[in-house]
Amino acid sequence: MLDRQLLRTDPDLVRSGASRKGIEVDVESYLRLDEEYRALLTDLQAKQAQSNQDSKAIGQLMAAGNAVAAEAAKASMKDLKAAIATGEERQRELEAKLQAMELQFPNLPHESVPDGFSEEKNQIIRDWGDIPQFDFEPKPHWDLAENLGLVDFPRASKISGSGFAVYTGWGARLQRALITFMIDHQTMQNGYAEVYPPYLVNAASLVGTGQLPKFEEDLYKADEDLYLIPTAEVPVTNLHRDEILEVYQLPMRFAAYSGCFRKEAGAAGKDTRGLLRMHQFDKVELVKYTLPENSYDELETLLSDAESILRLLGLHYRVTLLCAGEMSFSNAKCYDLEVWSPGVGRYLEISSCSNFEAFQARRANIRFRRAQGEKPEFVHILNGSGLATPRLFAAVLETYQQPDGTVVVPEPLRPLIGSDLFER
RNA sequence: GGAGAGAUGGCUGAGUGGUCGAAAGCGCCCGCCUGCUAAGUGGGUAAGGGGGAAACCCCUUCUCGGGUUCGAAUCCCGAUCUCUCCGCCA
Repeated sequence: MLDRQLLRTDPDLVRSGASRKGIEVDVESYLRLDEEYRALLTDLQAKQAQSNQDSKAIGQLMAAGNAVAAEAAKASMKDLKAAIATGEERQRELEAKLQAMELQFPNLPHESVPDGFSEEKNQIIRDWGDIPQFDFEPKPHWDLAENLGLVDFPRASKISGSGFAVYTGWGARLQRALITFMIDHQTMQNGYAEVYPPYLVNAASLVGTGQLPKFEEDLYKADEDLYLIPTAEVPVTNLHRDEILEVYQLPMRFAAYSGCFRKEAGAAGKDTRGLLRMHQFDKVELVKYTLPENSYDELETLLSDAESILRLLGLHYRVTLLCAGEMSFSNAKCYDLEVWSPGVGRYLEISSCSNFEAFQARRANIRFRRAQGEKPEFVHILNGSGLATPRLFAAVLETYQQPDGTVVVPEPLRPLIGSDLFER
């Protein structure tokens, strides 16, 4: 959600920011409604003030025992009451409309974000390590996993359908080791507070982070007003919804492991092989609440915290800065982390680290106060994956595969797995 | 799932349908006082919104949504959440 004041004072900025994302917004209709709303409110409030005064006067007449005069005063309030009732109804209507429109305006791209509407316009910021070279043809992870008995895709389709995986034996153990490794590293080395959230959340939480009302079709709905989380970002960002924090509490940094559930509607056919795009997957998510003036510095450390996992595991990757048109609805600035997948022969998006500025905080009503007596301000909220397991699982298998089809376990995972080699 | 109790400001906790945005206490802030600290003492301490250059004025909010009434924290209906007991259960 954008600042109402900004919409009023600088609609051009909103229009041009949205158009950089390739979104047309109708600020004029919004402002027209807003104007009507404020005029109505001023008028309505004057009537309410009058009504409050009259009611008090009646109370005084009653107290003085002047019942006749009180009855007369009651009768003369009829018209005023009726006018207030219709005014209030109109107010509710306008409020609902304005709010619905506000939720449709996308966040504006930060000035450091490049223009563009396609992948080619993303900027490659840096890469780490070298593309691993093989003196044999590297296999894709689905072959490796199947040959080594780490993942059972056919049975996953049998029991759940496409887009699911059953991790078996050492595969299950690798999966669990990756999660433990990531959550331990982020909490114990990088200073995040661990959170283990619910997997089902109500609609208000999804509005807070921006999945609703626009993206309902991407979500699994479990019940009336209960949805499966598409990411731990949703419950964790909403932890302090409708709260006013003390300035000394900031920044808050959370790391949460959770399962994630996405319909991935419309994604059929693309990147669906193996573990690349799942309806259910696991992820360690990093979320920060920061002071507005620090959020861009915090974005850089968030990014390097996510990167640290890939470095420790020795996986080649690169960092890209998304162009405006490639960014999501809620983003002000977003880096993607892409890990190299030798078997697929491509970089795979494995993390997005984003600054939402006050966009989510405004929706979720998360504020802080700089000092006693001052007006509360919205915090800035950032998040990033640190990281998602299926693609990490895939990159580990493909990067560490041997000519004989075995896979060497990366050093940091060996104590957790209790083995240094996956073999048949 | 069944039965009952409850939800008030940062916290605890009063509140008879009328001057209650709400007693009192705690906490916090600003003074005063006191070698220091503690204690004492005076005052101030919710959020959102509208108007205004400002001082300030006004509106809304006592979980939420409806209703009764000239007037609701208070009465009625519904929802949500919490607690207690029973049942079921990893």
